[in-house]
Formats: sequence, C-alpha cells, structure tokens
Amino acid sequence: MANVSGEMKAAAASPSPCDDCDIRDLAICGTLRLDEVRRLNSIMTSINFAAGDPVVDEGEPADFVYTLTAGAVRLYKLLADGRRSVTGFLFPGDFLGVSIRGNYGASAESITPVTMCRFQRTELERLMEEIPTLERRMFARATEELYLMQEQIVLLGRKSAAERVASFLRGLAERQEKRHLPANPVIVPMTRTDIADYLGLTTETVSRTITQFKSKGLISVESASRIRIVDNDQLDDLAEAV
Amino acid sequence: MANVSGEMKAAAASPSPCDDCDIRDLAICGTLRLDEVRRLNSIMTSINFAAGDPVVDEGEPADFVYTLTAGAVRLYKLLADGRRSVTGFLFPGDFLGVSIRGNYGASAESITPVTMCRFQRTELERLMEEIPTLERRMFARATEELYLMQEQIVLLGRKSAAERVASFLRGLAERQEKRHLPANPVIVPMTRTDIADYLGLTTETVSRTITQFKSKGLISVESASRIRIVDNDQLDDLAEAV
DNA sequence: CGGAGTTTTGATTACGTTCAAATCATGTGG
DNA sequence: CCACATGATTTGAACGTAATCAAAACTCCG
Repeated sequence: MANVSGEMKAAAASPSPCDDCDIRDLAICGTLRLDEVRRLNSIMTSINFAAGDPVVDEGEPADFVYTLTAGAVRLYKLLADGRRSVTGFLFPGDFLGVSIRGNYGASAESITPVTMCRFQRTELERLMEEIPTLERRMFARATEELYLMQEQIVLLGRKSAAERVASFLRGLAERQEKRHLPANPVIVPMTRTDIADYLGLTTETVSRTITQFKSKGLISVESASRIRIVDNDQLDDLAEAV
Repeated sequence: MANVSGEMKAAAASPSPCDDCDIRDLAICGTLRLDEVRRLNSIMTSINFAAGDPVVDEGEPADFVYTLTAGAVRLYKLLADGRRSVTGFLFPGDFLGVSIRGNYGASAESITPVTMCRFQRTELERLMEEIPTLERRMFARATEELYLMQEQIVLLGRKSAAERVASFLRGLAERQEKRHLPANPVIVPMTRTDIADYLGLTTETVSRTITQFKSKGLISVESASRIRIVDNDQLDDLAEAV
C-alpha cells in the first residue's frame, strides 16, 4: 500500500515536506537557481509503494505528476479482452504523468518497492509559468520521450524476436550507465512477461531467446534478474543499432 | 523538387513572406494576439514539394521546423539492411521537426504535392521565449503526439493484422473529421507499402485484409485511394477501441 | 494505347504462438 | 532450518498467422 510521508509532515511545521528524496538529483533541476529549487521542493511530497502496487490508472484525471527516486515502475495499457501492452519502464530520474491532456495515458504499477516524489499538477503548472527554465526542461523531456517511442515503434514494427531482446538488453545497460551505474551486469527487475508485453512477444519467446543468447555466448545469466553482457559487439549488431 | 517561394519574396519588400498559407489556420495560433501572429508570420517561409520529394533526412541538423498546409507526408526510419518503419503520416495542420534534440528523428517525404510553412528553428525558439503561449502550445502538441505514439505501440505490440488495418482506417477517418472534412469516404493518399510499413505488416497482408473487409461488407473500395466505411460499428469493434 | 508501378491473388514457408508440463526460485509457516 | 506452496521461468511439441516467393491484374500517366 502506498505510504504518504510528505502529507503528514506538511501538517507539521516542516517547510520542506520531501525529506526522502534529494531534489538536487532530479533531472529537471539541472540549471535552476537555488531559490527556484527551494520553491519546487516546497510543493513536493514523498510517497512509497510496495512491489506490485498500482500508482496511477489509465484514464483517471492526471492530478499529480511524479518523479521516481528509487525502484522501478512499469507503464501499460490494456485492450478490452485483457491483452496488455507495456509501453515503458521507469527508473530513478524518470517522470510519470507529464501531459497537457487531463488524464493519464497509461496505467503505472511498481515493479519493486518504489519511492516517488509527487507534485500537484496545478501547482507544478503554476511554477512552470513562473520559472521558464523549468518549463523548457519539461519540454525537453517530452521530446526525448518522443525519440525513445519512435525507436520502440521501429522495434515493434520491423525487428525480429532476437533483435528485440538484444535491443532491450542494450537499452537497460544504457540506462544504467546514464544513471552512473556499471553497465554490467544488467539488472532486470521486471518479469519475463513484462518484457514480453513490452517487446510484443510471448513469455516463452523471450525466455527461449535469452537461452539462445546464453548458448551462443552473447550473455551469461547470473540469475533471472541479473544478466551479464559478454559479447557487446555481437549483441549490438543483433540490436540493429542504426 | 522543392520550390521555395518565401525567400524570394523576402528579398523583395513584402513584409509577409508567406502568402501561400494562411497563418490563422495553423493549430498553434489559437489564442495568440494579432501582433504575435504577425511576428510569427514574419519568420515564416512557404515551400512547395512535388510528390515523392524528400523534405528532411533523419539525423540531419534540425535547422527548420515545418507545418504542413496542403498535401500529405510520410515519416520513416530505416534499419541498416533497408527495412523501413513508417512512424507516422502528416496532414495539414501537423508539425514536422519539433524537438529539442539537435537532429531530425525521422526522415520525411511528401506523398502528394505538398505545401509547407518553414521556420528557422533558432528564430522560432527565440519567439517561443518571448511568447509563452506559443511555447505552451508547442508543448501541448508534443504531449498529444506522445499519446498517439502510445496508441501505435499498443497496435504494433498486441493487435492482429485485421485489427491494425481497422484501426488505421478508423484513424484516417478521425483525422479527416478533425480537419472538418467528411469522414466518408476515407482518402488514402499513401501506398499499400506505406501502410504496411506503418502497421508492421507486408503489402500483401494489407491488401488481403482490405479485400477481406470488402467481402465482409465492412467497407467498399471505390478506388485504391478512396475507401468508404460501410459498417462503422463492426470496424470499430475490430479496431479494439478501448 | 503502352508501359511502369501498384495492387491483388495464389502457393508455400517460417517464425513466433499456443498449449502443456517440468523445473526453478522465493518466501512462509511449522 | 527445512518442507512446502506458489508463482516465475524454462523446455517441448504442434499449430497458425503473417511472411515470402511468384505471377497475374489493374491503374494511371505520358
């Protein structure tokens, strides 16, 4: 269950309701002035989720914007008959709920225990009007997201199962490096079914492909959630990096 | 070949270099003041393309931002071995080249004869800083685009061939209505191969699926590029509208 | 008309899915 | 601390959807 810490502290006299997350780590804060960071901080609230908790539901009014500070989250959409499409995974530093449309575009669930910082949308928007740098950074984030989605469209539209899994592993490694973590081993917090729903495949095909990579010596599977990339070049070739 | 009309007129004394396109039709101009519209107009240039012309190349420096005023454009990305993924189609009112990243994320080619308005990116960005409403509208556009891309990810990841083609036809009809045109017949300016590369299928499968819809009485094919939706409800069911 | 490109149709193949079951982790209670 | 239960992962066999290969029919311009 979600445990909201900030709201209680806000009721107390604390001027800074978000102690659990260091705001200076957030990607949006890059070039903000100290007073601007303080104002952003003042509208933040920290929330914890246990593994598997729902965070937001597709279609609900998007009253809050979140940034992930610890853990991993899956985004997904469901078809009427229950088929699921995982549209993305969030790691620390990523945003959730940024859109001008009034409703969340996808549901979100925690994969691991998760800590997030939450902003009331209306307050964040007011702050964005006052701090143009902030708005520009959010815009930059949105276009970065557009780029990644285009890559995913190419993957889903034209890549083979092996190419999809290779691209996926390479992508996880890249994101680890961006977060200043070692690229190896790749930490895979999501299930094979999550991966399958993300890559447009079945659990079985994902599993078989990973086994195949293992026997070809491209990777070594230390555990289901720890995969070491052994032959980076060959994996990159498979991923069809353009 | 691209025919640039505005630049020549700019050399002449004309204060408004973009005569071919009425700027008030552009989606971004909704709530701008008259003087703001004038300033936007002053940095615009009109360009014409013949059918099949390249407009921008993936990876090139994104020096210009375009809006389409007449015709249709396809966006695509290529894999190293030549496989193509069409990431979207543009119709009048749509933008091309909006991103903070320095380079175009996809190539663009005209499908029909096309008229576009072109902005120097640096000038548009300067104007965006001066006119916050403009920036907010561009941001809204970007988030709208994100929503559509998520829909496409669901389509490519989890829908059958028939569902994809049904969704595609429904989408074209919707966009016609948004442009205040009749929803029927659906005008299909792109080739079957374009559609296939957009839906992650082959030309043959697209063609067979359309034939199948025709024989089921869902549509009637007036010509390859004019399709009338006969049984809207059944087509919507197939499209798995959520 | 003529002819190139596009679309449609047909036959076969292949990749990934589906259905089924065994094995492996993970965490819980005795 | 181990036995057990539950869910995740892996492996196996058969199947089906869409791809591939091939060719005919149709469009649409010149």
